[in-house]
Amino acid sequence: MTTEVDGFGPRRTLRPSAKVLPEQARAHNRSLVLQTLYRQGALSRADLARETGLTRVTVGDLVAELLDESLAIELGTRTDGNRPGKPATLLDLHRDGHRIIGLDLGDTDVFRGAVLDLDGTILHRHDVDARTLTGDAATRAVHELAAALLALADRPVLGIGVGSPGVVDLAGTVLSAPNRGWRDEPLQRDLHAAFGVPVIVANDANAAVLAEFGFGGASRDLMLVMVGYGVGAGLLLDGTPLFGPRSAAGEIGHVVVGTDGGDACACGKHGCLETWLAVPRLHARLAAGEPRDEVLRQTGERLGIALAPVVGALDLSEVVLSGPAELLEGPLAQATVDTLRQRTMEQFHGELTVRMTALGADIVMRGSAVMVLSARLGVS
Amino acid sequence: MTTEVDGFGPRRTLRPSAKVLPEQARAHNRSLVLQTLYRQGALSRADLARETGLTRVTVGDLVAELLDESLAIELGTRTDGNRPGKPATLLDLHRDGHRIIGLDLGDTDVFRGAVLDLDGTILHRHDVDARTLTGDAATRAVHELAAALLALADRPVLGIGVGSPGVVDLAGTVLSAPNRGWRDEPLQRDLHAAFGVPVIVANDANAAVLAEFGFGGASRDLMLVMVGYGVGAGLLLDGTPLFGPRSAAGEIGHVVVGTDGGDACACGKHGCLETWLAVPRLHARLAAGEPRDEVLRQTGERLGIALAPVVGALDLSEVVLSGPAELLEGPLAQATVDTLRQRTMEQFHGELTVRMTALGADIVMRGSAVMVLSARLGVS
DNA sequence: TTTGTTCGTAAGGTCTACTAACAAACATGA
DNA sequence: TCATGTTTGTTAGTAGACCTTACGAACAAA
Repeated sequence: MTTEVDGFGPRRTLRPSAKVLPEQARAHNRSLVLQTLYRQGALSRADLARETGLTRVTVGDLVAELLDESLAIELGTRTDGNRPGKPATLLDLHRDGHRIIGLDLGDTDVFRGAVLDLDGTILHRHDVDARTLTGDAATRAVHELAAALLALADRPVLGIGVGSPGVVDLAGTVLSAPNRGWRDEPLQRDLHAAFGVPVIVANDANAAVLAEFGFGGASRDLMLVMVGYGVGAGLLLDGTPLFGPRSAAGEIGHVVVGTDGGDACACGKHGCLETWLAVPRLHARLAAGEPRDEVLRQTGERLGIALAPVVGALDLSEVVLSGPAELLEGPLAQATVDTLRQRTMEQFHGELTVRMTALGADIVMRGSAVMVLSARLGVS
Repeated sequence: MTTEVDGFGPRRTLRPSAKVLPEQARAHNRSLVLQTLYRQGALSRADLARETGLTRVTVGDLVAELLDESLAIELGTRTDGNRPGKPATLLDLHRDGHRIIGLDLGDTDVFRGAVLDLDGTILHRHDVDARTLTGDAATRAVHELAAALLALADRPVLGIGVGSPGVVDLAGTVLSAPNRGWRDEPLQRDLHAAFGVPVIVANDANAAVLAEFGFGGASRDLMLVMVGYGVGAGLLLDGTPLFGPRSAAGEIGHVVVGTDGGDACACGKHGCLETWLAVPRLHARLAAGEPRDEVLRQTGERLGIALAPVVGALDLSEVVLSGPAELLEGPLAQATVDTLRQRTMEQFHGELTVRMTALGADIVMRGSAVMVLSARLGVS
């Protein structure tokens, strides 16, 4: 909250779109308590009251509700620190009381899945072979994977999060995923119908950027570039993922880079970012004997050229790369940040960083877990 | 509201940041009524209830409050249409009951200002000479302009909106405006202190994009490029203006365009967008006898090259230009849209448009009025 | 033992929006 | 003409959410 110094309250968003009932206000405050508990761990009711600004009475009421649903548990009385007064009863999320299923459909060879706890720790893994799978066969494989993971979960499942390649709308329908031959595939609806568990499906890069925000210690404004068979990106602006009016935000793989030509792309254009950056292309160039460091430096430069207008327009200070570390880390990332610094306003990006994700190959599955946490608990 | 088909409600944002009290929920619903009235004009209480989803009772209560504050008025009973039942009492915003002051500090020669009504119609204008004004002298000129406009307002003033060049933070402090020699200039605070009226100060391009959204019939996702002495942009994403973590979103004037060099820029780099697009540069090239259409086509192409990654990453379908129409309209805008189509995914931008604003030179002042409407009434 | 502090809860009040019911004012059709 | 049905706006009462106030329990320190 900003202080009232000029006759205005804190600047608000422009769109009051729907009515707000008291019930929804309570749900909001409940999420606030849950989120505080999620991030700070063992706290008493009084701590929560101080942290949230609600009164002890209200917090006590909300906590009772959470205890009822076994979303929270009491840990016992606080022992550390000889403080006066009645000792506090510590609370925490019931972190071991529920499970989350996370799916990553972005790989060309396998559909990967995991059972996670509320902290995003992976407890069990399961993959299914997905080579050459398209259409209904691919959909069936996803259902089989989900079923196998649900069988592995030994606690109530909070939900299933799915990171899918392609363009995914807000209802979790895969509007278009050429590699899998999906068009208007209602994955979220069908998985929910099949398993009766809340399901949330989103683009894999969008899931990944949420993982980086939730578990990777990233800032509230962030661009995550996923490099694999293709190139995609997820954008987080002020802590909120950007989807775009046609759900196609982050689709930068087929933006033409530079004004000096480039290789032909499957899309029909020349010099798309994917013709420079996709992993198969890089492997081909390296296999052809081109000098490794020079190839990586050139590639990083191209990425920087493509990202510079985006970084400038969005005022970003953090770009994270996800994909094969042996290619992206080092010269490539360095060339990217150098290029970005050369091509945007220096004074605004003293702190501009380009780095690899610390979450490795699990980033999409863990991001899927964040989606479930966010949707179910309002936690992030 | 999406329907509940998959166990999740409508997708929510990620951050419950502060507690919500019943009082704030009511303020939200009040804004909802106000916004409905603002956009749809003469409506009865029953109409408002149907439109907002609130009950007639609640709407009646909220309307009574608005009538008390003379923000709304009763127009009398509905006469048109022989319908059964008790005739409705029509309501409207008291559109002639208040005034808004809008300021545009973006021109190099003058500070421009206007008195507007709630519909954004300009009732009175007043300018002050601003050539060579910097620092405190510039600040004084702004205060004089505001005072003159307040004297012209014959109704209570809802607030003063200011569109300033440079980087402006959320508190309305101009962090940096080189042309005026402003650094950390607390314009919003000082204007409020001087006149006792709510004041809101933001970057001029951000104000402009709000005008285009509020009065220009633009969509919820929009980039507005202002071309003048420099080049700046305002971004609207899902109806919400983007400010950026350092309040520098939209600062694209010094992004390098292309990979084939370019003229030297005042910032020290070569080939910045401003070296191609700024009005003085264009006038210089035309005065030097270069062929007009070719110059404009080249310039539009450069703008397209710079915007392509942004349009792709943000999934934009609408780009609006503001500035001298004789330069921007026609070949330049056409070359921009052609270039954008050539450099981004075709399938996603069948509807991609690049056009001039219909609001002309008043766009920033009218955008400033939108900022006041938004902040004071929750209307947009 | 006394005093002061902290925690959690109980009781009661206020605010918000809801449901139910009704009078007023109209059109329509018997 | 008059009964009937419809629509509007208001009154009265109810349920929910959070608040303030008050209190007992459990502790440390004097």
